[in-house]
This record gives sequence, C-alpha cells and structure tokens, in this order.
Amino acid sequence: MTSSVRVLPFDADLNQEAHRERSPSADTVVEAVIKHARAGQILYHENDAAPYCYQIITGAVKEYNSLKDGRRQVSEFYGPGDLFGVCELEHHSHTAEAIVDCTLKRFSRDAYLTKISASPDLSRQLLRTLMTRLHRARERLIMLGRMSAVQRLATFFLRLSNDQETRDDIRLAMSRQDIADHLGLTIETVCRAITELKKKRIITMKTARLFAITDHDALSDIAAGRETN
Amino acid sequence: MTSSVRVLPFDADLNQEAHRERSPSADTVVEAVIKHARAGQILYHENDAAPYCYQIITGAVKEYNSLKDGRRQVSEFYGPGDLFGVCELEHHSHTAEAIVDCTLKRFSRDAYLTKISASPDLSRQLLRTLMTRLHRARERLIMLGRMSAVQRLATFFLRLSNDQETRDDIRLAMSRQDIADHLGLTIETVCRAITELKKKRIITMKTARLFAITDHDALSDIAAGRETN
DNA sequence: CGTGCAATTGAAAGTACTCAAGCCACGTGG
DNA sequence: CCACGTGGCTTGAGTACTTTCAATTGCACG
Repeated sequence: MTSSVRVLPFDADLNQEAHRERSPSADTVVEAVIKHARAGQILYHENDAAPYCYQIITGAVKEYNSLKDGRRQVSEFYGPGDLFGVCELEHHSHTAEAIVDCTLKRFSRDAYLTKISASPDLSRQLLRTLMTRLHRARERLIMLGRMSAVQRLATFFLRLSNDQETRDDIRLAMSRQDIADHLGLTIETVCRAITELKKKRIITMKTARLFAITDHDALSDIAAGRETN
Repeated sequence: MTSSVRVLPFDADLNQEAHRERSPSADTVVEAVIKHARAGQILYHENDAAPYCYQIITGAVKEYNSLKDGRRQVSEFYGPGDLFGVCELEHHSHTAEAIVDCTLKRFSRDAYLTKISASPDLSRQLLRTLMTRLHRARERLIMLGRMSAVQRLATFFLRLSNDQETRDDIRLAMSRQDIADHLGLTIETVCRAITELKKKRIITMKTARLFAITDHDALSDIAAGRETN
C-alpha cells in the first residue's frame, strides 16, 4: 500500500500518472532473513549505523525525523513490497517504525550495494530509483510549500488510491497523527479537512481507518486547486 | 554560492555541519562546451528532454516548478562550481533559469552518465551525491512543513553564509520573489521577516541585495526554534 | 530629474494552530 | 451485562501568523 519505493527492476516512467517502482524479492540479489516487528516497534533510529535494509512482506512502516520539540516529519509510508533503508549514506537519515504488525525481509545493505555497483545495469536502476525518489520529495515540497490543508489531504488520498489495486475501499494503516506529520499539519486540521471532504460527499468514511472515494474527479479538482465551490 | 551540488569527487559527510559536494570541472569526465546565458534566460523547461547537464562557471541559476496558478516552487539555487541537470530521468523535472548573467559549461548528460555507470567508483560517488540531495530535500520538507517564516529565512541565510567562503557580506543573487518561492512564502512575508531580523539587530542590510549577519548565534537560535525573545 | 521596477509597509481577511472539551469503540473488571 | 477507563478521533472557540490587497518608498537607469 501507499507510495512504493520498490527497487528492481525499475520500469516506471517519471512522467506517468502512477509512477511506481516494481521489485521482485530483494533476496534475488542478496540473501535475506525474515523478521517480525510489532506495531510501534522501531526498526532503526535516525543516525544509527545502517547495516541493513528491509523489504516489507506484510504490514506498514513509517519513516520520519523528529524535531527537538517533539514534532515529527514523516517522509514516507511503506507497504507490502516496498524496500526501505537503502537510500542513505552510512547512517540512517531517519527513523523507521512499524505502524502495524509487520513481516519483513532483512538483508545486508553493504552486500546489496556492492552487488549493485558491480553491475552497470543494476546501478543504473538504483540511480533511477533515487532520481524518482528525489523527484517525489520535490513534489512533496510543492505540497508543503504551496498547498492548503484540504489540498494536501486530497493529494494524499489520491496517492493512496493510485497505489492500491482495489478501486473501492481504502484502509489507512496510519493514525491521524501520522497523516498530520506527513502532511505538515496538526491532527485537528487533518480531521477538519476530512470532515470537509465528507460534507461535500467526495469521500465516505466507513470507519475512522476505512473510507471510499465517492467523487474521484472532485477530489482531483481539489488536489489540483481547481475548487468547484 | 548557495547550496552546492557538486559531483566529483564527493567527500562530504552527511552528518557534518556544512555538507557540500566538491567537484572539479565536469569536463575532466566528458568534453564540455562553454555557454553564456543572460539574466532571466531559461536553460531548459520542465518536461523538456534532458540531453545536457550544466556546470556554472560564473553567475547563478534557479531551478523551479511552476503551478498552473502562476506560483512557483524554487527547489534549488546554484552558484559557481555547481552542477545541475544530472539528477533527473529522461526529462527534466524542473525549469532552470539564469537569475543573473551566467557563464556555463554544458556537456552531454548521456555521455556523463555512461562514463559514470562504467565505473563502480564513479557510480558510487554519484549515488552518494543523490543520497545527499535526497537528504537535503527532506530537510527542506521539515522547513516547509514545520517552520515559521522567520525560521525559514534564518535557515536560508545561515545556509548562504555556510556556502560562502568570505565570512562577511552576503550577496543575494536572487530577488525577494525568488526567495519567497524557495521558502514557500509570499514576497511580503519575506520582507517582514527580514525587517524583523533587522530590528533585532541580527542582520544588517547594506542594500536590498547585500547584507551581513551581525549575530550569528541569535540567527542559529531562531533557525532552530529556540527563540530568545 | 523623471520613470519604472523592486522592495517595503499598512490594514484587513483568511487559514491553520492551540487549547479544551466531547465523542466513540473497545477492553477490563465488578 | 454494564460501568468505567483508555486512546484515538472529532468538534468548538479563540488566537497567532501568513496572505491578500493596496499604497508608498527606494533605488538604478536613462
């Protein structure tokens, strides 16, 4: 679920609507160990040495940075198939935490990178992955710098919807707080934005963590800033 | 000047204060052509094919995305020595525009990337560069998502100061509008934030485009959110 | 010494935030 | 089986900060 950062083979086009990166098991490249993590468990901290990277089998993980005042910036959510923990230098640049119970493949980051850099093809692919991630981070810059609360939420929901196979219900693995930390908002503002979308009958909340997009076009309009008041 | 994205050799440490990437002339890698650009000239547009990348000899360039409503998000400013236009896929993901008259080296992006991916060492370096850029983009996410106007400006000024050799006066190549577009603010808010810093005697404006940091510590405090009202 | 654009300042409006209270689903224990 | 407590979510009221709109000032240039 959510934004994928899968690594091999890389066949997404940056200019496509849904630019996803696909990857087969990372253990086709290096040997992996299966790990389990309970909800809330931290896989690694910001500034920890980075011996391993991970691929999610089931569950969901958030990656964030903490500020001294306790606020957090969630840079990415990862779901089944997603690979994370590779795109850093010797030390992790953020904290990774399971948001629900997870099953993960863990493998050596060094072995992986060595394998990668030995092959021009693979390194080209990893380069592309990084470029895509960079591109996305910059898209998010626009979001945080220029979009209103409802716009951000609409954009976020659209991405969830894109990343998901089923066209219907969307399950939120993350809490309101996590969403707020991702969108650069407070939890209250997220709630109010959700309420606004509900009132306009653009989305329907079945439960707090399960909803459906009723009017996909209207949601796109809002995300794009073409309000159809 | 400003945030450097130099490519070879890469010896910066991500966890250091000033994480700069150094690079000798890019033409040590592939042959280059000298180009001139006048202030305001666009080097390439968002979504253009990306046959070339550039290295600045003199002058300054801004890299931005435009929104349909005319607003812009400036993702990066580049100055002498900086290399740009490499870290994209087949198409440029932003527009590059000279903000003052520039002298540039232009060279083939393909040749450069091919050369790079042929060498495990070089590709490792480019990987590092990309990882660093990604890290910076995520730092900026925190800025746009969580910081107040004055905090953003303080952070921006500190970065300018870090990137500059001379400890004293800092010249702004970019307009207030450019700064606003970079920080996710309006031009008026940028002015007011500058005025605030002036009033607190933390900076001194010699002219609108030339200033000095009078109280470096206070500026750091503000940037970090430790207001010493 | 005008002209024109960039920068600055002021006043009013808007949006998100803070603080605080209410709601709801769920699990625990009487 | 129900009261109670807990934690996450939602709503309300008031505040703070940024934006918007509208002048005004300042500076470079002809």
